Amino acid sequence: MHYTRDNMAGLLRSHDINPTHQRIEIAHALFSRQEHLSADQVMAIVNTRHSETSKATVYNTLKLFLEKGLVREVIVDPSKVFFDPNTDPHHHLYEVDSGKLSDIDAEHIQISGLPPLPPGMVTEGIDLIVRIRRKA
Amino acid sequence: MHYTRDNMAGLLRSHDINPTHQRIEIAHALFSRQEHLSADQVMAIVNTRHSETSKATVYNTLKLFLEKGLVREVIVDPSKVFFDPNTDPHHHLYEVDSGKLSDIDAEHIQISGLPPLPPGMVTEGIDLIVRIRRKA
DNA sequence: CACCAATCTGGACTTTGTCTAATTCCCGGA
DNA sequence: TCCGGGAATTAGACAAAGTCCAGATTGGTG
Ligand SMILES: [Mn+2]
Ligand SMILES: [Mn+2]
Ligand SMILES: [Zn+2]
Ligand SMILES: [Zn+2]
Repeated sequence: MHYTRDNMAGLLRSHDINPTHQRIEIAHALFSRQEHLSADQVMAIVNTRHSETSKATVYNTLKLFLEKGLVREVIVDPSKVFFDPNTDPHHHLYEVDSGKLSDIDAEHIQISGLPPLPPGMVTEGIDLIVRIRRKA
Repeated sequence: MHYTRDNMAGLLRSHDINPTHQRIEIAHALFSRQEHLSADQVMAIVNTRHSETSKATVYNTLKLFLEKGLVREVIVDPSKVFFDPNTDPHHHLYEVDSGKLSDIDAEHIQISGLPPLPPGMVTEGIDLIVRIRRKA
């Protein structure tokens, strides 16, 4: 499966998002690459040829995608949020020096011994981040 | 064990940190509470009585503590970093609505199935964050 | 007491993200 | 084709977290 701009409209509609030019471009930036991108990076990609999409729209759209469950947020870097087109349960490997972020399939990972949740609370998600760096 | 200002000088020295008034106050803010605090919160605590410590010093000092391994950084909130006086291996429970952050003892947690590291890389740490919220 | 390296400081600056009021877009009906 | 109007987009002001720097302060040592 690879993601063309033409695919994007359907994908957006299937997530209850009205497909507009800007939304299609932003979705395409994320899904065609299948990479973790910051808002800034999305902004740069979408405006390479000629300026097309404002900063406000990039932020609004990424937040909308998030709410609609089309993308996921990854919080590993204290200075910026990454947006992840992969919404399957999975974890992350973070190379702290380069900032490179890659996926760890959740399938083989087993986490046990978690304490019971406080009453009336539900789990929204479990984030596992393996921080690595080049050997000294 | 409870942490008084008098204790702090020794604690700092044992981490190769020259104990100054400001550093003692900042360490005391973190260790006497044993809580996860943002730079802003540290700033507020340290300057309650009368303004004593500048923003630059708070940030510089927290970074110094981090480098010297006296505290640990917790990245769960996209808008600010928390500093953690607990450097024992442990994980975190994050209440997304209230922003409340609490520790999960690492002792009983078991994580298995992690993929092998890329060659020449070492693990700097494994962060497990359980995000919870009030049931709908 | 004077010296001086280490530390601290105010404030300018940067970056990431938010907000708002005004404009533009686009679809559906006449 | 020509509206009308709600949805979407926009520029730019604003806010919050964090960084940086040049100058002032401090406090231990001779
Ligand atoms: Mn284009
Ligand atoms: Mn005081
Ligand atoms: Zn991912
Ligand atoms: Zn903790």
